[in-house]
Amino acid sequence: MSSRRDAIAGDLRSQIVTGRLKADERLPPEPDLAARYSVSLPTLRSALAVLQGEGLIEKVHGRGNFVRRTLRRITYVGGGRCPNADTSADGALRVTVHTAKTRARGQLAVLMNVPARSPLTEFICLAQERELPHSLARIYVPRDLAPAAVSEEPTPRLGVPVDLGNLRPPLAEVQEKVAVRLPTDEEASILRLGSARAVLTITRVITDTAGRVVEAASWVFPGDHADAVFTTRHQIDDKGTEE
Amino acid sequence: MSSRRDAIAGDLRSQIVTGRLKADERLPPEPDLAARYSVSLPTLRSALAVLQGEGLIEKVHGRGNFVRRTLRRITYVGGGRCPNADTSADGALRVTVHTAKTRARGQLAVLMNVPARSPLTEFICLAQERELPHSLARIYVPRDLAPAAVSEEPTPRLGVPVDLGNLRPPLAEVQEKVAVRLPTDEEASILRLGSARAVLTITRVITDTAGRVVEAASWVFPGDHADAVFTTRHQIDDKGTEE
DNA sequence: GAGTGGTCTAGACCACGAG
DNA sequence: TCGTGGTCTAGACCACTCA
Repeated sequence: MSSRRDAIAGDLRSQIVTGRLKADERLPPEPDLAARYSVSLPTLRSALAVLQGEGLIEKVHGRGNFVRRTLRRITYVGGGRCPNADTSADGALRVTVHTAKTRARGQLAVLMNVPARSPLTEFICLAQERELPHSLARIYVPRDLAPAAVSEEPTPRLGVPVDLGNLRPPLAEVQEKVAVRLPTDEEASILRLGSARAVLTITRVITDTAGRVVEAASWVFPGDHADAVFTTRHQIDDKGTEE
Repeated sequence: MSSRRDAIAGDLRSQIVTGRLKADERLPPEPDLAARYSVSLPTLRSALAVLQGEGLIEKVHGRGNFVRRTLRRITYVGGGRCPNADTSADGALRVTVHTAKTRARGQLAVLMNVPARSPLTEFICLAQERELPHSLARIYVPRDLAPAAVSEEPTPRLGVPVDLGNLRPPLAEVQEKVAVRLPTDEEASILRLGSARAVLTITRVITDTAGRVVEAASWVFPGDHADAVFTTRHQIDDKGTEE
């Protein structure tokens, strides 16, 4: 036995996944839908809320309810060996970077293991894929390591303003922490998520062999179409024992 | 300007986080709360739905609304070098393991890179921490590698029924994929999550040097208090070039 | 059976977006 | 200004839990 809400949500869901309702299409007005399913408006709206929670529709106040375009999955590749944090790149990714001078404080100072008020450079990167929001990154680098200009980027990338390959001393450790949480109101509006849809966050701290943190960065991805992949290779020496 | 729903949710939220409403405490009946805030019952219920979405309260049909105990964060440590997948262990973790013989099919056969109907052993692990659900794991191992008995586990652990250290040929690669999704109805009830609260899933595939998949496993954690940490160390050889 | 939350209704009024 | 979704109400009835 299923509630009317679930029955309606199920019917609309099947129409969306089978393509009978196409991407970006506007649904009929809520009163019309309520009449079609012979339910009251609040009941119909609760069914739409289910679909919104599943990321299938987007509600836009004053305009209507729209079928969400199925977004390509975003894959974050961990390990930090290669400097591109993001691999959905095929040229369609447009990254807007805001650079600012700031100083370490609070949690950030702890993360970077520097005293409060240490000079840092902050990069805020908003990535868009065909006008749709893709991801958000905040990157912090000690100011003396920050490149003078980032505008020269031939292929806009998410993150890594520091040239890790030529770092002196060389980098030693990359630590990445993955977590799930609800977006802040700002993140929800930038990423066009309902405030109840979880985001996937990755906090990356890169340390050089001297123990200095050369980058602390955090990415925020829409949880419903983002993955992170981490691959660990175990080298074996001559004697067959693990390194 | 904020809606009454948000105002009520904000008030109750502050009561919960400040401890004025204690963990496991039952909230007053919904009609009483509605009267206290001078709103209708549906409005009050929508405020409670917000808190439920944030994981602050648990609604139990027929019994009441309860303040959720703040759960310790679960940390999944990636890399697979040390065989324990889970590190919240301090003895309070109780793991129930169900073992079954099965055969590869569909997506699982692809993941393990074996023909369909290959014999596998399946381990289903439900972990609980002080009677509260903690995590769920499904682990698949080629049947010839599965240990004869898992009942001898001195410290119950999440996963790794295979003795990775003594594997012949030795293991070569661990790949871990992190994703966020809504729980299935079964997962939601086992983990006592609302069906709208996201879960953090980790799919781990371990391959030996011969290219054989020796384990495919997936963990499901409550998204609101689980993390995954991956650490990559970059070894440097004598000449100072990266390995 | 008493008390609780779950679902649903019919209708009012407000806020936003576009022409 | 008009059409849209957003919020809210007062009340009915159902389903679950527990004594």
